[in-house]
Amino acid sequence: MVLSKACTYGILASLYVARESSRSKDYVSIGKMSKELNISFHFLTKILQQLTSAGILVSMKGPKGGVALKRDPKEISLVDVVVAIDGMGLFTDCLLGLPGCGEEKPCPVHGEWDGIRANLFHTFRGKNLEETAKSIDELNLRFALPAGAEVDREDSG
Amino acid sequence: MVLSKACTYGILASLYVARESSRSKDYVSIGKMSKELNISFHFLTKILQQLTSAGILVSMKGPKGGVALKRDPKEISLVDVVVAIDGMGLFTDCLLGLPGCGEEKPCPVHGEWDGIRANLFHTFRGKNLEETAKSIDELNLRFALPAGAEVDREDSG
DNA sequence: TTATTTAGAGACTATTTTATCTTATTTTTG
DNA sequence: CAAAAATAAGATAAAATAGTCTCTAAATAA
Repeated sequence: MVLSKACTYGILASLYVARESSRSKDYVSIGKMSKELNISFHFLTKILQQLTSAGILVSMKGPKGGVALKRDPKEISLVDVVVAIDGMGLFTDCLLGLPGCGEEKPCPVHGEWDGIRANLFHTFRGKNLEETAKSIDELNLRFALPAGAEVDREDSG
Repeated sequence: MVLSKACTYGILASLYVARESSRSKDYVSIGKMSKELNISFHFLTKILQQLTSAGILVSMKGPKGGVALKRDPKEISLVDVVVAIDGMGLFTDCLLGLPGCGEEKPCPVHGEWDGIRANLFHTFRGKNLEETAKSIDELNLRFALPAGAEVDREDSG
């Protein structure tokens, strides 16, 4: 798995917030977001807290509270979100997990992986939340987990 | 983490076996390999069993026993080893973990990730154990964990 | 054929990641 | 100021991954 689940949820949530923000300046409700993305509310809350402490989101308690992007969504890249949650490891670490692997004393796949991860970095560094969120509606993209991936506890009875 | 630790150990072990095989036709001792690669013996044993049941290695018990490559090391690619341990997921799954993501209904990063993972696949599909193992000695590459990464229990006393 | 050496197999433990549950704390609304 | 609505925080649990330990089975060598 390239990204942790927490990280993928963080990306989906960031795109959700960017998308909502283009329609209204209100804070985005975490409860509503968790239902629409089918992500566990409490788990999502923690991930959003990481994004908040990383300076990507701001939050507000109370009625009409929620989260919002702290900066211009055009200035926030997917790499920013990945780094906030999973750290820089994906873009810096040896594929084989060998500490100290680098140009001086590389591992058997260093050259190959170095190229691929640079490509990964630049590709996702170039995708900002504004454009990416806009493409969701324009191209009718998938960006939520399937319903039922998380169990709904407020059942009839 | 792109590859599981089990998978990275499996790659290092496969390269170790390929390297030893180029010098002698004897079975490669798992105990010796675990010491030289600094990988926990029992854990390594399990990983090697996966490679054996995947048809990449053969094993032999008893004195002079150990493991050996089942096929010509030129015919075994790093992708074969990755797939034997981590499965095909890395080369097929959606980066955001969205089930059903594909050309018909893609996720917001489908196109980008599709290109990168194809590159990843073809790059490592093109690296076979023979050439890769040979490069270890020719270029003096790093391919073992640092000593002490695993604790040695046969201490003085 | 018996002892030794080595891999195989399964139970067990530890750690990390993912997810849930409960209790604050803050903000708005009446 | 009190009630309600929402996020924050921390404890707890479940699941996946990583690692260890013990015993079994097979092969060699004396």
